[in-house]
Order: sequence, then C-alpha cells, then structure tokens
Amino acid sequence: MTDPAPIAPPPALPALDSHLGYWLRFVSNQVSHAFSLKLERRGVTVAEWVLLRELFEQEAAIPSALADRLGMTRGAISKLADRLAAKGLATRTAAMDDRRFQSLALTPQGRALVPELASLADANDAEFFGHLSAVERTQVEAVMKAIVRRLGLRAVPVD
Amino acid sequence: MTDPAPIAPPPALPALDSHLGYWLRFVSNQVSHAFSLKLERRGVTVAEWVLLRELFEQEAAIPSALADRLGMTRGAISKLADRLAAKGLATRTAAMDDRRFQSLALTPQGRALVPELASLADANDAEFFGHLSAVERTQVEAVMKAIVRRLGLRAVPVD
DNA sequence: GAGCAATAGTTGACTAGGAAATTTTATTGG
DNA sequence: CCAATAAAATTTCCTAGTCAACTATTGCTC
Repeated sequence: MTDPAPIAPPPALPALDSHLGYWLRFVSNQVSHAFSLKLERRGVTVAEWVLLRELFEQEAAIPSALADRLGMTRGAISKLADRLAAKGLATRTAAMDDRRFQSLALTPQGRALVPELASLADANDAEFFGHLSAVERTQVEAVMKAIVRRLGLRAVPVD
Repeated sequence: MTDPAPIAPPPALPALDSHLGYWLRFVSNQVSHAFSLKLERRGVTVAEWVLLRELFEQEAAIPSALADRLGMTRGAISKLADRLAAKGLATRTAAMDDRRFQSLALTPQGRALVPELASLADANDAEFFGHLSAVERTQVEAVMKAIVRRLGLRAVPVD
C-alpha cells in the first residue's frame, strides 16, 4: 500500500526543549535581560558592569589581562575602556616602566557606583532564584560548577 | 585610634559567583558558543538555526509571528530571512489573499539541512550535559521550567 | 648597537541585532 | 467611494562586539 496521506508529515526531530541547554539559555537570557534593564536606568551596560566589578576588586588592571579574564578581545576592552572613561567611571594611565602597558582604574565615581550596581545584581538574582529552596539552589549550582570543572572552562561570562 | 593601614581595603562585595545567575550564564554561554562553532562549519549561525528549526516544524510561517515567538524584532527576522534566502535555505512568498503578509518556507535544501543541524545540537547538549545522572538532569530541568512558569516567561531563546 | 621579533593597545571594516521611521497593503468610518 | 487608520515588512541609523591590520614600545640576537 502507498501512503494514504498526500503530504508526508515532517519527520519527527528531537524536541528543542528536550535539551538541557535550551532551558539554561532560556532562563539565562531572561536573567541577563532583566538585569540589563536594571542597569540601563543607571546608564550602564552589562559588559560595563562586569568590567567595573573587576576593577573594583583589582584596584587597577591591565587591559589585555582583562580581555583574557573576561573572554573578550583586546579591541573590545579598548572600546569598553573608552566608554567608561567617557562616563567618568574609569581612567587609563600608561605604566611608567613599560609604556606598552596601560593601567585601568576606577575613578571615585566609578568606585562609588559599583556597590549600587551590585545591589541591583543581588536583587535580580533574588527575583529569579530567590524562591528556590536551599536544596534546589545548591544542587543547580553544584551541577553548573561540576560542568565548568569537568570541561576546564574559564573566563567570566560577559554577554 | 585611626586605621593603621594607609590604604583602606575595598569593602567586600557579594561575590559574583555567589549568584546562581552567574553560573547559569557561564555555562549557557559556553554551551551556546560551542554550538555556534559547530554550526559555523555548516555555514549557519545560531539564530539561523533557530529559525530553520521553527520553519521545519511549521511548514510555512509568517515573519511577524516568528518575531513574536522567537523574541526578536520584525526587523531582525527580515534580515535573517534575507540571509537564509541568500543561502538558498528558505524562500519568501507573498500571501495571495492579503499581500501585506509573507510566507516563509524552507527550500528542499533547507529542509534537508535541519536534521543534520539537529544532530549537532544533540551532540552539543550531550557534550555538556551527557555525563549528568538522570536525577541531576531532571532536577535542573525541573527548576528551570519552574522558573519559566512562575515568571510567565515566553519566547524561544535565540541569542 | 642595529635590526628583528614579540607584545600592548588602537583602529577600521564587518556582522548581528534593536528602535524607529518609512512603505505597502488592507480595512473601516463618514 | 474615499480618507483615515492600522498592520506587515523593510529600511535606516545606532550600538557593541569580532577580526585583522596597524602603531608603538620593548626585548633579544648577532
């Protein structure tokens, strides 16, 4: 017998949402997007936040080391530094010993801003994950950390 | 007494990696990036894959409905459709009844390509999550789905 | 010490997407 | 029936990245 249906139905494919990566990306994108909206009100992008946060810890940092750490190109860091400088949040100074190197550092305004942005980050995380039980949080975090370790991943996620 | 240290240490901030969102984004970015590399070898971007996948299921679709569903603007869909058309993977046809509407559909090449890309998606997911126990997978997926439901999120994650 | 390789940073061309103005087509109210 | 309105798609301009070419400075080798 031939197939009675005139049009063959498309062959079934594994459902998109059968992938764990699908759900991770879904949630992660929403979290990031919600955070970017919060930052926007303070005139800062997510990438800028990440860099500010980094500079807050380090007191001063070398652009190419930041590029490595943040998984961005040096070009991107260069432009990012431009923007932070334009906003008066960071400054560049050339190292005196080896003038190829720069030192990026926060301005007082930049330093003052970081804790405020950090509280936005806390609020955002709470908004999405605050209702989870301690067990749930711990398990998800453990799984993610295990994946990172198993695959030897490095670089702070920026985008 | 005054503080004996000449430079005050920066006040402690909640660690970045104390946020669950941090770990999610970290892993999710790596998963997406690894997948984009796989797709690259077939000359396709992630956004293109998502659209192709959607068209595979739907046989034909209206751009603005896709924009809604994929959480992109109509402008983005328009350009995406351009690229798919240029690659010979999809075609536009104006609806005959209401010529404001278009119908996007896969070409035979496009249709043939989707299962191959789907297997790349499977492989990518397995690479990152394949080693998890069934319990771990189920728990993480359940948590993500619960978040999506609780916050009423919609739209397929693209980027 | 002179030239050459390596490294840090910048710049320009390009890509992908968002926002908003624009164009085309259809519907609706007078 | 025709103007006004609405809706779909495209287009233009902008942003934020990458990549690769380029500049400047340093270190290395002969």
